[in-house]
Amino acid sequence: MKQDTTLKITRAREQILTLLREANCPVCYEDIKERISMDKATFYRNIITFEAHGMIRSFESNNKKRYYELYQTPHAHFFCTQCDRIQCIQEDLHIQLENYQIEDVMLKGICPHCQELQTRESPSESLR
Amino acid sequence: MKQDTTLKITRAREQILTLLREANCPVCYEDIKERISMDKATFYRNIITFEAHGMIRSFESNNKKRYYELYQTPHAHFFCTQCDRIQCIQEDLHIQLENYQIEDVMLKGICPHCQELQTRESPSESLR
DNA sequence: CTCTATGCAAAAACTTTGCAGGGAT
DNA sequence: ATCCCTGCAAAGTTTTTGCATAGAG
Repeated sequence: MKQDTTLKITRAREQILTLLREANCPVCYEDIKERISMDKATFYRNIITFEAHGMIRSFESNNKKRYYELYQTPHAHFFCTQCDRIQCIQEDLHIQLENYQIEDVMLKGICPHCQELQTRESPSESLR
Repeated sequence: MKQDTTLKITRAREQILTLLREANCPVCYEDIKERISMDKATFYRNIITFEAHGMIRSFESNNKKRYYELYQTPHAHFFCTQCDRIQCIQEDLHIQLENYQIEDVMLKGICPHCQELQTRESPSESLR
């Protein structure tokens, strides 16, 4: 990491950073591509640069795409297996695990929205 | 999921299942390939079958490979960013998050072993 | 014989690399 | 003139699909 070095902010970099800043959840290249026209090589190369400067964090999703977000306050992420969306969890989960240095927490499951949809579509349980 | 249906255990399937059973951590296709000779199509197709039968669980790792393990007692996984190994965490982490249905917990960070290595290699902190 | 499993090769999906041109200093 | 950023194309990696054959019941 060379967080000390100043990074030249080119047009491409500014576009990516702005988009990351305005997103309220992690984004992948596909998300970027939809909104700004930029070659994938430029995107991925700048992502590597940003990571080297400690400006963003990244992680794999279930759909084999890699997702990126600005590095801000540490927080957990919830991956919904139904809608495939990634949500930021700001609550402190109080996870402790002796001798392990935890840098990131990822939860997988069904988000509130998708649970509600399920209940409506198959109300058998609640009607019995 | 068709957990009710019985699955025919062919030679290829038995090989994969045996290997999964004997592994003490999740494995990817590369791990399998090293130990048994089997076409990748056969491997991946059987993995899909196993998942459909609720026999295994899978998840992405940081190295873009997908990892698989036998479905046993639910437990968390720790992904070490240094040695890239995946460890099963059997302790109950008591994670609660209202309205979210959590099916899987993944932690990223530095495992005890790699922390120890770090301390030895750069002992500046402890020597001061 | 029928039905499914397997192997090989090709395709698909996402990311990285090589290389030449362009802009900034 | 130099440095490095960008775009295009090609290559790389992992997983999936098509198709013909092999094998079980």
